[in-house]
Amino acid sequence: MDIGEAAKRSNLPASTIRYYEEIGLIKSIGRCGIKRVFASDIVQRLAFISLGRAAGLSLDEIKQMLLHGNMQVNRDLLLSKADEIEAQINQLTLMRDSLRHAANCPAADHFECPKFLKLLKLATGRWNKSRR
Amino acid sequence: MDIGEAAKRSNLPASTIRYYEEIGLIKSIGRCGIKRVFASDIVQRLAFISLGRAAGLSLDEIKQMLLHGNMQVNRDLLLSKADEIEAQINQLTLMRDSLRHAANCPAADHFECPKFLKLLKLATGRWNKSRR
DNA sequence: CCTTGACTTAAAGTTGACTTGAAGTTGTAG
DNA sequence: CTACAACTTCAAGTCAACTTTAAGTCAAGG
Repeated sequence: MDIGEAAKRSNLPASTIRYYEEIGLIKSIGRCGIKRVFASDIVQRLAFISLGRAAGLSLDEIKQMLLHGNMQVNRDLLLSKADEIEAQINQLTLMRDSLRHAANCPAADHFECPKFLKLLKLATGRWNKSRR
Repeated sequence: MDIGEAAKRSNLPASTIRYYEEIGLIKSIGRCGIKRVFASDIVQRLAFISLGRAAGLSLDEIKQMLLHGNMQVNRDLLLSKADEIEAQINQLTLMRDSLRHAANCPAADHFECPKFLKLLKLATGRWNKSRR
């Protein structure tokens, strides 16, 4: 598969794929002339990267997960990442609720609404633990 | 309240608070000599900003929400942001599940494990809608 | 009066994740 | 043969969100 095909299937620009290869996040299996050739599972790998990015992971973090293909070494890493993500889910849930409340609350200024402030306080209590 | 106090209470560096004021995200209520003076509710506002950031919103998006203190105008904005955040929660949930699965699955290479791939596929289906 | 420490400004620097540009190389179609 | 599209490299540019630096202001304490 050439880079254009990979780009189409992964819905990522070719430049991004080249960049990912440059920083060692993915590999091509060789060259056909001057062109890179990718294995067909590159699509899944790119999907994993995109998912990770969408979940707020850095490319470095994703790299850690992809490096040890066997994943014996970094089971703990995976689990701790999962926990971090769960913490972020809680964060987001609070934000979502705050926004929905703000949209429905008749208060003139939300920073005077006790419910809104309570949500905020709840939120602020949490993020010292899981701050990036 | 001076900027040092605000920094302490919000757990943000003074430089960040100055920056937020510079871009119009917050306001000081005046000066005492050359020093900024903030109202005491600045702490809540900064908490809201931090929460928004932790939830992945840009400063611009947060600004939109803070601009219209009354929030009559942008009830829809709030709700649509809430929906976006909910979409991201679903994203993150998938990522969390993928990671937990990967940590527990005995497969040598996770890109050959059908469950893992299924999670990936589920994830990839979603993110075209809510991509940043 | 002088120092200290917390503040001030404006401008430049940093980081991560890409994107863009310029210049060159292929393989296929007309 | 030539044109063209799709690839290549390498360097430089971009963006958000800060941080750092340099140079200055000010009130309080010794």
